[in-house]
Amino acid sequence: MNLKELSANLGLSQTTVSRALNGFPEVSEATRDKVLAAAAKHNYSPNIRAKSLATGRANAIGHVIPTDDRHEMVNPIFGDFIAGAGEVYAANNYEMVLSIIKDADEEQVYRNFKTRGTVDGVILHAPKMNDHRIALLQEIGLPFVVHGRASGIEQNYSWVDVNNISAFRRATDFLVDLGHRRIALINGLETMDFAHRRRRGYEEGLTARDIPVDPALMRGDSDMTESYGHSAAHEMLGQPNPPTAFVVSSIISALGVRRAFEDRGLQMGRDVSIVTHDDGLSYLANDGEVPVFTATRSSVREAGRMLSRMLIEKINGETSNHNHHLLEAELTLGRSTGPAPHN
Amino acid sequence: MNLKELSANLGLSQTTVSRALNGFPEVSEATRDKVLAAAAKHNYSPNIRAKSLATGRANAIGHVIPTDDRHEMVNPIFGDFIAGAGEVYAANNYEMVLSIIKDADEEQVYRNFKTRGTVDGVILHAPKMNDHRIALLQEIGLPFVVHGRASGIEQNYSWVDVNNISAFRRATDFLVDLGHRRIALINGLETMDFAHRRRRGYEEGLTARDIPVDPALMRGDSDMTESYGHSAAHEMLGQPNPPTAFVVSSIISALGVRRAFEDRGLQMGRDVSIVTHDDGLSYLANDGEVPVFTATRSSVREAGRMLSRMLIEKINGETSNHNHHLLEAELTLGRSTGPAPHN
DNA sequence: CACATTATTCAAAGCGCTTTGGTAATTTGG
DNA sequence: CCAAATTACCAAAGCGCTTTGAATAATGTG
Repeated sequence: MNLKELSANLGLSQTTVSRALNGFPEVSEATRDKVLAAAAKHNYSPNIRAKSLATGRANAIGHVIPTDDRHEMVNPIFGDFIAGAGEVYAANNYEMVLSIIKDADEEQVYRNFKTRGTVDGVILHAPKMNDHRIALLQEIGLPFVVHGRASGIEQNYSWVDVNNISAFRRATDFLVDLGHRRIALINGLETMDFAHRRRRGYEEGLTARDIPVDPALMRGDSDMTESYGHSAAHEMLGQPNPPTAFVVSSIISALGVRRAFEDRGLQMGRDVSIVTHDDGLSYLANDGEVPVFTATRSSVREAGRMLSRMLIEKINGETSNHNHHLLEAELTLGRSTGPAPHN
Repeated sequence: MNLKELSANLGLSQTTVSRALNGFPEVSEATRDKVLAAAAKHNYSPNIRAKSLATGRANAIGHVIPTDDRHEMVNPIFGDFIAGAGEVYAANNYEMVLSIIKDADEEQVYRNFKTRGTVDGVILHAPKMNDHRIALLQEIGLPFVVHGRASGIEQNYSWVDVNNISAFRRATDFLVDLGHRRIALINGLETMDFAHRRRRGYEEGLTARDIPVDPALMRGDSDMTESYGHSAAHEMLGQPNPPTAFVVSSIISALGVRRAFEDRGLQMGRDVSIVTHDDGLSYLANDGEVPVFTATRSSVREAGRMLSRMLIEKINGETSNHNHHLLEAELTLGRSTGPAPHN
């Protein structure tokens, strides 16, 4: 059933039927009701490609997930992010289109999005320091919002980000307050902007208390997998002057860190402490009566909701200026931290 | 730059330019070269909506992720699945469109996919027992392939599935061979087809060795989160006659089971054993020199590749009959299993 | 009651592409 | 050398919708 058939059926013009369906005022209530009833009866739903072609709007939003050869994994937080965004898309009749592509092709994908009209805008994920994609998208003229920020970029753009500096500053402060002096950082890839900021927060925390920043206690050269957390922690704990506490960038890596403790017969929260960042992943909930991990928590799902709303507003032209939302992570106390052991 | 402009530019008709671009034979090599050069120079890329409208093909494949109120999480294996599928889509110029929607709306989404022409086909995820969606998709006439199978469905359809019965049968056999008699099952939601099969494999393994199937040792009423693994295992270990081994349906839940061991001061692989299913998640790799977990392993990423290829073939009409691929999981030995403790 | 408004409805053009059904130019075959 | 076949190209229709510009019907005004 298409518009033509439906209107023929009703003895009305396509114009009128289209307007009735789309809620235009210049159609009488009587006919509108008739049209709506007929549409429902025949299960009519407009062909979206034709509609797109006519309106110039795709009613779709793109997510580009670049994967280079070394890191060909989909970020585990992505599932929760799109769960949040998906709610908003469904409510606003947008489709979500995903491109999982090689790093090198990313620019072409954005350009194609624009010229082919596949999507009306994109959400930019995992910005790096000085991320060139921001300038690229502005040049192309494709509406976008960023999950995170990119240091070193002078352009203005809309973003939602966690206050990574303050989160990791607080995590570090907290451990220092507990008496820890040898505090390790297990970070994400430090080409990533978020990782860079977290490191800054960590270093600021140490420096403020006159604790030297020791490169031997810092790692940030890998995706945040479980095994990365394990090997990094295992190695550091084998050093002559091992850390008594860890600040970790991901709850997944934190699981690996905890495993390293077990290997060495250390008890978490007594012999060694962990504060981890927690994105609120649904399958790794850290929210029992007393959570396992002391964590800086910020919901990535909520970020997905916020960003998709912002982008839709931008696409609809409801706002022309740029929006910035800095989310403060909450520091939730769990069982993974305790006073520094003295000896 | 659109077709009209490009052809005007070249002094050719749209017909010729279109044919040159799409590799039709009835255009001379000389002009084809000219066209290709001009297209490259102007960065021309056809508007996909117009193309879709004209051809009736969307060049897109849909993935519907239903979430009901209780389980509003995106399955953690999904990220790896789409990473696999995404490779294939990129290579074949397909888009991936994702719908994250409420359970109740799923039927409408499929119908809309068809009538609105948003996608050319869908990949069906997480089939339940007697899954009505298979009949629905056949009725609608939307091409589809299934990740998994649905018991109790008489229709024929294409699928890729892990041999869950044999995988869990082998896991159970293995534990029995090690002397275990009290073997628990921590399963996924048993309305899911895969969970049902896994349970069957587990029960067959026990029965074959004359070990009674004890309902007190079986759980299968939740998504496979870490905390579910933890609470289920914690609880069972507190029973009068606790299990000495666990068969677990997900590596994420297995992490929770391991945590329950720690809580109780039990050493994994000595006091208590685990065999878990391992989908090969990239951020939870279980493949060191000696993996942490003894596991039945099958790559969900590879399943994503296979299914997307199958669906594209189906859409292209390259094959009309149904394809079935039963993947055998490999049983990999890790550090989580050992002989049953005697006492 | 004649004229100006306002409320409804419609025919047709247009979105950017593919494809059908030609035509004109060139080759081939007898 | 001419008819037949082949090659290379094109004009125009069509995909299913929205939207412009008009037409018609209904209502109000002085």
